[in-house]
Formats: sequence, C-alpha cells, structure tokens
Amino acid sequence: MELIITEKDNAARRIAAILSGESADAERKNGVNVYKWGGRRCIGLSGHVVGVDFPDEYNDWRDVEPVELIDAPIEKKATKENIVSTLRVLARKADRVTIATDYDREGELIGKEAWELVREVNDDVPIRRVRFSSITENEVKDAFENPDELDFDLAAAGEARQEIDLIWGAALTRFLSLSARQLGDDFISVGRVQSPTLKLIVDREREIEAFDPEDYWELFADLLKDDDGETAEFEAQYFYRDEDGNEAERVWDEETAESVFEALESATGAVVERVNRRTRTDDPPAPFNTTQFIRAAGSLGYSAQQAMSIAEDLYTAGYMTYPRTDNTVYPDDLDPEELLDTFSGNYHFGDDADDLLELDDLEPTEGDEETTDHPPIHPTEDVPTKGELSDDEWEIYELVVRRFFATVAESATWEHLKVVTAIGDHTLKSNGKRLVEEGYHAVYPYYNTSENYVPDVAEGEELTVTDARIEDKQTQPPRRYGQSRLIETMEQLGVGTKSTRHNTIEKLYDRGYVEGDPPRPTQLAKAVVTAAEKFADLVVSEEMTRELEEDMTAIAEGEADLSEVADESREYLQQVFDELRDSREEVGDLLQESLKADKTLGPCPESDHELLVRQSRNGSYFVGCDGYPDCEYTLPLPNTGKPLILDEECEEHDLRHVKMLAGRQTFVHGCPLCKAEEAEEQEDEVIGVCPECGEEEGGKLAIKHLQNGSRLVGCTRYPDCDYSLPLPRRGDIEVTDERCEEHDLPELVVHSGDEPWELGCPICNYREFKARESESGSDLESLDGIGSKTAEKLSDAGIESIEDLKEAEVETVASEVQGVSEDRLRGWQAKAD
DNA sequence: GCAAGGTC
Repeated sequence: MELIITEKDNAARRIAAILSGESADAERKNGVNVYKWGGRRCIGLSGHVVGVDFPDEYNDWRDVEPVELIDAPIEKKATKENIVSTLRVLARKADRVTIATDYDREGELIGKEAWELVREVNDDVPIRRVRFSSITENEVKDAFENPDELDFDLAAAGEARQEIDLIWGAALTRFLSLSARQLGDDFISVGRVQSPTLKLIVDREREIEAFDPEDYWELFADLLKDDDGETAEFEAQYFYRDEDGNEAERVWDEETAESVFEALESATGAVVERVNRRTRTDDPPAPFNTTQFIRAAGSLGYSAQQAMSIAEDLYTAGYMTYPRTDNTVYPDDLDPEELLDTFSGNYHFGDDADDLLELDDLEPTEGDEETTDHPPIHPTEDVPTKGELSDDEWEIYELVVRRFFATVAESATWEHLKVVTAIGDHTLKSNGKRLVEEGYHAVYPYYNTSENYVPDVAEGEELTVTDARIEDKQTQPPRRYGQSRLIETMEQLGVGTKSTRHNTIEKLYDRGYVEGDPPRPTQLAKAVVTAAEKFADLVVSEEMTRELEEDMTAIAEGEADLSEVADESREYLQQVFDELRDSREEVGDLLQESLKADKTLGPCPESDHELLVRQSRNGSYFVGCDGYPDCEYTLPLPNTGKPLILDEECEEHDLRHVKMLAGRQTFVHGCPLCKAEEAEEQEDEVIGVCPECGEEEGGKLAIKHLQNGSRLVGCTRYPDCDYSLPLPRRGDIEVTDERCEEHDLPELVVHSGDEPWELGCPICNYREFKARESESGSDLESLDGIGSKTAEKLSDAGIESIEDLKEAEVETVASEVQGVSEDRLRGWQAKAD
C-alpha cells in the first residue's frame, strides 16, 4: 500500500480525487479522514502535528529560573494525538510513503515531521517527496510522475527557527512575568515576531506624543469662466516657489498669509498663465496575495482576523483558492478565459464576465512576488449563489471575484488638467482630473474614481474672481498604523508569515498591549518595549528576524549547521540574561507601575488612594479604590463592553473618561463619578402600573436612572420584582400625554441631536426591537455587494436604509466612506430602483 | 500560563 501524506485534509481530498479520477472513498478513522482507492491511502495532517517544547519538569514557572531554559533540552511532542496515531497505524502497513506537504519551507519541516513519525514505526519503507504549487490535475500528476527526495537541510532551517523562537520567547516571557509578578492569565509575553510588531506601534505612538504642531495657512479663490453666458466655476489654490524651486501651498507666516488673502479678496480678475494637459494610464492591480487581500478587505471595514476567517470558510467550501499565499503571479495552469466563462450568465457577475471575454487580450497582471507555495487568491470554478453565503461572506467573495476580473481587465486612462492662474503677483493652481477610459474600474469598483472638474481654458484667458478663502491649519502628527498597514509593514520587514501576521496582531490585543482600532499601545506595552530595548534590544528589533533568515538560508544551503546556529543564539541570550540579572527588580517595578497606570482613573474622593478599573468575579467591570480593603469606595460601569480609559479628564473630579468598547455599540461613558451623581439627582418618574406584579402587589413602572449611566423602565418594587424594559442610552426622554391603549403606558419621545424621535410605548417598542433583531439589521444588506461591514460604514455616514441610499449624493458619500467608490454607489442605487 | 508556525 502507498501512503500519501498532505499538509491538510482539504489537500488530501483534492489530491485523492485527482489521482483516483474521482473514485476515492473517504473513511473516517479516529476522527481523521483517510481517502482510499486501489492500493493507495491518502491522509491530511493539520499543519504541524508535533511541536517543540521543554520537558514537563520545566513547566513550573516559579520552580525553574528562566535562565535555565536556555540550555534546557527540547523535545518534540505530539500536538494532534489522533492524527499522529492514525498516521502511525497506516505507516506500519505502507510499502511506500509519499510526502506531499506544501511547497515552502514550513511545508518541508511538516514533511520531515511526518517522515520521523513514519520512521518510528517502519524503518525501511521508501519515503519520497513530491512538490507542486497548486492542486490542479496537471501539476499534481506531473509531480507524482517526477518524485523527489525530502530536503532535510531546508527542514533543519525551520527547526532552527523553532528552537530559537522557543528559547528566546519562553525565557524572556517568564523573566518579565516573574519580575512583575504577573502569573496565570496575565503573563507578559515577548517574542521574535510579536515584540518588533509591538515596537512599531509604540514607536509611532512616541512620535505622536512628541509631535509639536505648527500653524500654517492655505489660500483659495473661486474662479469663474464666462463664455457668452455659459459659465463654469472652479477652485484654485494659492502657491509659491520655495527655496528649492518647488511648488508649495502652505504659508508658514500669518502676516504673509493675510497679505496674500487681502490681495486675493480685493482682486476682481485672474489671468490664465499656463494650461497643462496630460493623460495618465492607471494599470489594473496585481493578483491578491494574503497581505493585499487583507488590505482590500480592510478598506471594506473588515479586521485582518475577520477577513482571514471568512476567506478560510470560502476556501473550505471550495469557492476560492487557498487564502494564505505570498504569490502574486498566476500559474500557467490558470486559464483566465476558462475561469471567466464559468461566470458568464451568472446573475451577479455575468455581464462583467462577458464584457471581459470580448477583449482581444486576456493577459493577467503580475505582481513582483512569484513563489511556489500556492497560487494567488482567486475564485474557483465552483460559483456559489448569493443565498448560500452570509452577507459578509458574499461581500468578501465578490471582492475576490472582482479582483480576479480586474487582473485581466484593461488599464484605465485619466486626463489631468492643470491650470495656473495669476492674480496680480500671486499664482494659483487648479488640478482637474477626468476618467476618460474606465478600464478595470468598470469591474472593480472599490477604488475612488471621483473626478475633479476644471473647465477648458486657454492661456491668456481672463477669469472673474468670485470668492477668496483663507484656511488656518496645523501640521498633523503621523497617523497610527491601521491593522492592514501594520501587516504590510510586517511583510516589508519580513516579520511573521502570510499565515501568522493577522494572528500576531490579535495576540497583541489579547495580551493587553494594544486597544481600540487603529491599535493604540497601553502603558504596559510601552514599558515592555522600553525594558526590552534596554536589556534585550535584539528581541524587539526586526534585526533578529533578518539574522535568523540569513542563518536559515545558510542551513538550507548546507553551509551551516542547525546546532551551531542554535548554540550561537543561546550564547547571545545568555549574555542578555547576564545583564538582566541585577535589574530584575527595576524591570519589575517599571512593568507594575505601567500595569497600574493602564487601570488608573484618578484620585479617590474618599481616601488618598487612586481609583482603578477592576473586574469582578463574574467578569463585569467596576471602579474600585486601590486602597481596598481600607477604602471600600466603588462606582459602577455600564454592563456592555470592555472599558477603555481615555486621556480626557473630568474637570470636576480629575477622573479620566471611560469608553466602552463593544464593536458597533461602542460609546463614550465619560466620567463614572459624574454619571453616578447625575443618576442620583434624577428622580424616578412613575409612568404606569407594573404588568408583572401591579395587580397583586401594587408595583408601579417608572423611568429609572442607574448609576452606571443606563436607563430603564422598571418596577418600583425592585429588587422584589425585576420586571424591566430597556431605554436608549442617549437623549432626554419626554413623557407625553398620549397613552398606548394596549398597555396603558405613555408614549415616549427621545430628544437627541436635531430631530426628536418617537419611541412610543416602551412595551411596544421593546417588542418591535426584538422583532427587528431577529430580522437581523437594516435592509441595506439585502443589496448585492453590501455586507454587514459596508452597511456599518454607510450607516456611520448617515445612510441607514435603502431609502437613504437612493437619495444619497454619490460624490460626497464616496469621498467620506473608504472602499466605497462612486461606481459602487451608483451600482447599488440602480439595483435599489 | 512561555514562542512562532502550521491548520480548524
């Protein structure tokens, strides 16, 4: 029997289908699929099924000095018992083994792990290795006809990485956690990938904190062209030549700005000095690799984690190719015409596919990176219907389909028109752009294609100045990294891999290093980075990865030895620990102070201690005094979300404001003491009889203001009767004279923002709310191409429903909402009608 | 309770 081993079940199933001509049967053994046909069996692993770790006697953090881990033995332990044991059973009976794991470094290591497991139970079976970059009939059959040997050097390069990462990560993580007495769930972690990533975020935050804004002014004029009554107005911006002779728009000196403004304001006419016209080709984007896919999904509002998890579901369902890839060049096996053909006639994509099929030349674009791991992400020939997918899945699927379309579409062409005008001695410029050839934008509507209108004018032409404006501005600090920018930067630095970068960012959230989106570092994060910079600079620097990569390349090429490289790294880490030994307390204090700072709100009103955000046993958050148990002062917090302490402080109590992070329902709670005081001052307002205990016990319903800032309609006999109905968090509630006939309760009106809205009878309102909740959200998501994330972004821009969308002004919305172009909006508007 | 890398 020949045993074929792949990296994952999905690959096993597809390879079995190809080699067996679709005749393989699946059999479930021990919870593992084994595909069977003729004299062959095929089993899929689940990535690494064994992992490196220290022996059990090193498990107790307090018992073992972290420094001892440097020279501790390292074992390989099975991490997927059922797969390992099934593999052993099959390997015993095999007379030939073929390793068909992924064609990349980690795949070679996973292959070697399989090799070792096979050898444990069968010491003479021949083991061969096949390599292919995509699971297509041609590639797979070709690979099996030309088998190769396992590359032990390449696998050893991966093993070096495993050992070095484990030793550095475990030893330093334990050292920091022990020094700050943070054991259990709240340990303080360090690692070759997570720490440089965290440093990127912390360094950016340092730049922002150190930023000193500078004032400057920008000046504009509106110009009017009048052609015998046919008029056109456009905006022009003042500019001058700086010392280097470059065009500059920012005026750094107020007096100059004012004097230019006066000149512009008092002028009546402007003369066209120069007209420049040029056309620019706008090439379609390259195929998706993981990073660019995450970025595109990010502009639709998906976090890196969400995008990858949806992509994985679509991959598992067979609708798109493997989402973890570095490749940006389609393989020769991919026939764009054939793939387009499968979309021809499709309700959603048919027209676009047909348009593309009419092009003479279907040569797809190529990116810079051509790798052997997997093909770039593209849709497969198995096309789902919209109903088979959730709204989010559909939105991501459409993105992947349209990206593939874009890569075979034609370039777009823009016409740029630059007009330089003179008002007296001052020069102004206007940049117009017009999309003359839509090209790939017709099938890929995610980019901003808004145009800027500047009329056709001739040199020497005289224009009227209709208005002049001066805008005072300030230079802005650098922007924080968003998740996708962070992933792109990690990729550029070579930190992490296509499969792990999004997880690393998630890890920084879990460890309490970053909060919010874009991620902001906590005090703890700053302290960890500062401490590491001082004592173990290498672990927070991308250098460590660069050096490791060099060593790995040397090992893979047979020029270096795994144990040599690992020992050299051990020596270096030993030096780090030599320096750390005397600073344990100093580091511990720094970490503990910052941990407390992350939770501190400000002075306790009843003692000399500080108020901290704490978590109770049942998981809910509250404000408590650091002096507990001497001081038992507490304040409640809202029960939705996770508290984030803001920089803003309450002037009355010197307490920092609190924001509650709860996804879409995130809100600023403010100063918890103010909230509690406000609730105290508000009296309960009785509005009717309690439907639960009113008749027997005489309970009344009242509008109540809770100390944690929320409001509700509840029974006055609380806690004996806990009947309650929710009320909105914001706005003043007006109790009107009109009463609901069914429940004999007053109709309520909420005053928030400009327009009051009728909440109505609280019982009816709650019923409707429940009904709406089960219908799941707004009707926007019923339109093609709008998933929950896009719906959310549209609603942030004030578009809550299809009705709103129809009336929306395309240009403004497109400029406000990222990832939503004018084309996309027009498409939805057409469908809505 | 450590890392990073696979995969689910």
